[in-house]
Amino acid sequence: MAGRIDLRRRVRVADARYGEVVLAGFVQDIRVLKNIAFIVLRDISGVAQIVFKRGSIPDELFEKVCSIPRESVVAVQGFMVESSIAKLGREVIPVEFEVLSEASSPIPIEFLDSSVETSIGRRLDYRFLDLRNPAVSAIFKVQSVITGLLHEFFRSRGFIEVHTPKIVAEATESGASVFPVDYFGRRAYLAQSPQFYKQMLMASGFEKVYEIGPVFRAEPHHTPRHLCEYTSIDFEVSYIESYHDVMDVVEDMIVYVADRIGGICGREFDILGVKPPRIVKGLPRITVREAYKMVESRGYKPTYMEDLDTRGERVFSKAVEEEYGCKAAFLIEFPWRSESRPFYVMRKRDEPDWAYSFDLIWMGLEVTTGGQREHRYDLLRSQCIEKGYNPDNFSFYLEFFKYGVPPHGGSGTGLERLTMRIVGLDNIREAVLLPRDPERVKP
RNA sequence: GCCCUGGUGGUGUAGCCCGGCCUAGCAUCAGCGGCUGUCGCCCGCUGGACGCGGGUUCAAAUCCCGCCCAGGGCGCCA
Repeated sequence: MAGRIDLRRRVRVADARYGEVVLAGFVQDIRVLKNIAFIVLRDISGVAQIVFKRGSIPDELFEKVCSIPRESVVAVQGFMVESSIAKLGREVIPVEFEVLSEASSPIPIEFLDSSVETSIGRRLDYRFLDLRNPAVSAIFKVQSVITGLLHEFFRSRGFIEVHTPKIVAEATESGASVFPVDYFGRRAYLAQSPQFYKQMLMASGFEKVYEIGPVFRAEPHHTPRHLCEYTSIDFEVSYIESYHDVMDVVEDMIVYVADRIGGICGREFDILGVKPPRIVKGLPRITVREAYKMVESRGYKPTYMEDLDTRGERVFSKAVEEEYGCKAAFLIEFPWRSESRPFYVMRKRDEPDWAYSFDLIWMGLEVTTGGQREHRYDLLRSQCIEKGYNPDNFSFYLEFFKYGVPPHGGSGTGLERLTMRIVGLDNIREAVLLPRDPERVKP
């Protein structure tokens, strides 16, 4: 056992076949008996057991193996054999063994023992270690498949993927706070939504665009569903008849992901101990006015002509589940005057107090917001004024509507919120590698 | 922005209400020893902690004040 192991011959544990193999990974556990020792080696794909028998390897190596700190990185070359004794059903008989990087001990967080659950704060401080936990990395494997499926979905439907600026001159849409940045001595902001640019591209005749990218919100929310930086799944489509056409896209998109994710990520769902989501086409579309009644009949008093608040949304979700047997539903027709509805939404033709706007509520969580946009210049301008803004501040945006723009609409979905619902998380910070919240900007 | 809760070994907790019985318990972890097959290994021994500063008191992990840090709820939102 003196040779170097050629790492180019390495295979992942899950791909290893019987016969000669090279594996490399972290030492998850070492169990030492008098004349036999076991190393459980973990890589991104799974775990394998290596058996060291005193006598069949040099004593010096045996002693060395016994003293390797947990979580060190090692490589082994040997033979994968079937084993009726090993619970994994197979194990590696080593020929060569190498420590590639020794870990210090103790490890600052405990991440593999389910009896000792490290708090989220400390886990995030040591996120690079936390992510070694298969139940944590599984979330991101699923998320990667989600975004892959989303790209597949949009492309198959003729959407053009775009990348809009993240440094912008003006604060977009509503009053949502923005992060100022110093742009060569001028004030600029981090984009809190690709909204205006998506709409610009409708004016450019792109017809269907989508973007999956970061957005920034400088709001000091202290909740398990808010981040100051998150990934937004945005799309915009032209030539719609109504905002129902937009909801159709959202619904198809969610169903596309939900239908496929379980089949692709079976192992990850097993590790996470949850069932893949079941979302079927035909989600109820319930007006806010109906929702007021639904929650009121369940003892919750809504504020009329306002959006449902957090508790209201939860009661609503429960009502939807009871009455429709659905975990998700569209909430439609929002009060125009509500602060959270921006000036660019199209108002209802016969009832201008209501807007062609929708939210997708999935088990009490607002996952998506969207609607039909007002594309008629004069109306858009007057709505801007009515909402209390100075149209001069939005001149670059209003320009888009002066030279012909198709009727259009679109929506934005929070990738992390979607991930939460798909893999069953109750804190959004579990759904992002390195969360940014009002208290945390590192690591 | 407002409102709660909490900071005890590397990690997670018990103790705090009702100060002394705390030389601070347990689990995990780490170190040593034992066991030809472990697999949430097991058994024995050993190691390690009261966020910081001030106050009250004969006596403070425990009560009071300030600070720092961390969680959570609300508004709001994807």
